[in-house]
Amino acid sequence: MSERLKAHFARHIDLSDAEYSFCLSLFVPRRARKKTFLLQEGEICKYLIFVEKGCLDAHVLDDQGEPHIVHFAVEDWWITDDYSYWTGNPAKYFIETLEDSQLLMIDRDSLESLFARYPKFERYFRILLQNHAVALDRRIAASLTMSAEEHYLYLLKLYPNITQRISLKYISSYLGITPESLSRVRARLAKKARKS
Amino acid sequence: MSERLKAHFARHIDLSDAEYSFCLSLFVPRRARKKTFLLQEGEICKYLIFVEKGCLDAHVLDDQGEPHIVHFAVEDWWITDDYSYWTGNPAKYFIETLEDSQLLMIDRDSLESLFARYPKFERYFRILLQNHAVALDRRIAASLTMSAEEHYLYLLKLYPNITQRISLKYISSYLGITPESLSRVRARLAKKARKS
DNA sequence: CGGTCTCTTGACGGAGTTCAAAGCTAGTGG
DNA sequence: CCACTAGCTTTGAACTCCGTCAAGAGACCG
Repeated sequence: MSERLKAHFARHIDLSDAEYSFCLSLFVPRRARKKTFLLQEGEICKYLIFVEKGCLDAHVLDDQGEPHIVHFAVEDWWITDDYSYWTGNPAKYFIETLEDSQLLMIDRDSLESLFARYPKFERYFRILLQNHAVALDRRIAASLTMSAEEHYLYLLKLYPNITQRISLKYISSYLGITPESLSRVRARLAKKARKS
Repeated sequence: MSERLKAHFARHIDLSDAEYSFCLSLFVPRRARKKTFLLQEGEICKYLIFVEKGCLDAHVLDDQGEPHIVHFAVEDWWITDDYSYWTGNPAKYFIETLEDSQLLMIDRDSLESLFARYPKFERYFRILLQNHAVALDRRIAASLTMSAEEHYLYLLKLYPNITQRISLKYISSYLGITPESLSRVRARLAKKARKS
């Protein structure tokens, strides 16, 4: 069980069965139906979440109460409210399932005890954070340099099947445009494709 | 010397003089005049840079060759091309001094040997990356939810004196708008301030 | 089937861009 | 130390892309 998580650790650190089973004992498994909130704004974000199956989003509400999606997470991804989880302050984000999902969650105390017992996990999470920072950096650069159309194509390249899993409403929110604009972008692209 | 760096480490980990002097021996000090490029797109980013004095930016060029600033770094900040530094692939960013600056730089091999000798530094850099991720996350949320005016005010709150150090041209680039738009935003805000 | 939600399409409006010009500032060299 | 120049900032006018509002078609679920 939970082979996905073990495989993910194995990408960056060597792990014995004993180390992994200790590690796994610190995680809380959870199943959640589609449209379940795992975190609401203002709560303390207790868990770092690994997605074994399913799909989640993290979003923030603007002044008018409109949601804006900051992250998606599918199989093999981690998701949390970084700010709240690492500092213990109230969360800015909502975290919600977009599909029926199967998750493994770990709280900070457990994570710290994992680091204390097997320092190699500190290495794994440092590398994870490195990759996370790189991805966020890319995202900022993309939003600064790309038009809506380019940005959409960039997203498709990163997550080829995303339109089959996630509705355009959510994708447009992630891109920072309205569903109508995304629809028009797609219509324009389809027209171009037909011509060539 | 280099008290700033030591103080910065001390925020998160306890450090003996011996540990710090070993650590410091791994850093390369450098002074650079204003408008010096420390990294160009396509190069491998060799160094993680700590700013002792001065001010730097990291920017990316779009299709039309226009620069877009992704990061600023002033005293006590770290700056690098995360992607290139951690993966060894060619950089996407240019890193440039905006003022005469005094820097401490460390390459990856040295950083790894630091981690190997004193694992507490791995902890420091994990925390650093956590904070970095939080800041990037916030930045993405800001760009999704805020108008140009709100975004500018948000930046001013984060870096109160930034307009005294960094020209509006660079600030507008960071915000993802043109210098003309920023100028108009400021004119509007000044008008509001006069009325109240 | 009905109702809700998603996606599309059209008309209009507004925030921000582009282009151009003029005043201002700061860095450079004589 | 002053004068000159290049770059920065501001302002105006026309334009463009995207957002808003509204309506309708299609898909999914109970």
